[in-house]
Amino acid sequence: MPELPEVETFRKYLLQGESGAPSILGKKIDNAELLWDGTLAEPEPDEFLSRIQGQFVTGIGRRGKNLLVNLSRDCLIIHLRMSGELVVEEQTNPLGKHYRLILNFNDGFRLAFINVRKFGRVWLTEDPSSVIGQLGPEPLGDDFTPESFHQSLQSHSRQLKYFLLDQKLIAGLGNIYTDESLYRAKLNPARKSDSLSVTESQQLWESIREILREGIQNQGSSIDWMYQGGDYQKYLSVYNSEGLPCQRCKTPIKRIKIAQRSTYYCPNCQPLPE
DNA sequence: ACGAGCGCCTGTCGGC
DNA sequence: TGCCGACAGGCGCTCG
Repeated sequence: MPELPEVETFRKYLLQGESGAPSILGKKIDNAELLWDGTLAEPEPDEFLSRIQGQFVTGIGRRGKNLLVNLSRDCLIIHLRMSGELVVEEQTNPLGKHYRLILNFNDGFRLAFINVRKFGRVWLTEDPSSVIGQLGPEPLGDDFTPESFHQSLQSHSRQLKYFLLDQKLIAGLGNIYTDESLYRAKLNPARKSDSLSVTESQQLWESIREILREGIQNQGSSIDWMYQGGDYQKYLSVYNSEGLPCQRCKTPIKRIKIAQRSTYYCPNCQPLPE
């Protein structure tokens, strides 16, 4: 599910808390409960449960779509994949059907990792780079510049959709924000990355950063937009808008498949140059 | 190097 | 109402 803005929203939620849910910063982990073994990428369940016990939460970070919960000794890395959620709540609350991992803190609260489709993964490691070391640049980071991005685009001959979804080339974009960024930059998702001019690369660079920043802003007021199946579409321009008029030119939005993913674009604003 | 196809899982929705 | 296929925000693998 979540792409960079949603993971960032969860990061802030864990760090700052929110209506009834306290920050988990500084809390001590009494114990953990593993409710579905497949949740753990590493280490083995026995080692995980014994090792995490007694550690303190010393920081909450994010790299791409990975959430980094820094502990006194290890780093707990959480990837929510398609349907993961995180909730901080009192330990007396009943467990939901899709709860997969729980960290019980020594103050009566817990962190629950909820994951309907079981794609999400958790790592407990002393060396985060072994998990996230291959990721591409952080799109909102300082080292992601128009120049470096153009250079990267030029060094591959990939369809833009494929390029932007590849976490080794840029970290944090998923199916929604990829389409939204390409729409704003008026670039066809099937364009080859090495066909972009300097100006087009710059436009895409700006669009990606704007779209992600706006996404982060909007999550602040609608953390559960995706889980409530609700009104998130009011923030999006093309995703899931097949047949609806383009906001710029009224041409019906098209849906095609690229990378086995639904891909939405305006055939008029985002033409494929021959 | 690139991209298609598939598997991993569960749930929802629309058509018949 | 029930059944059945399509689809879902991710990603790793194989194969041509």
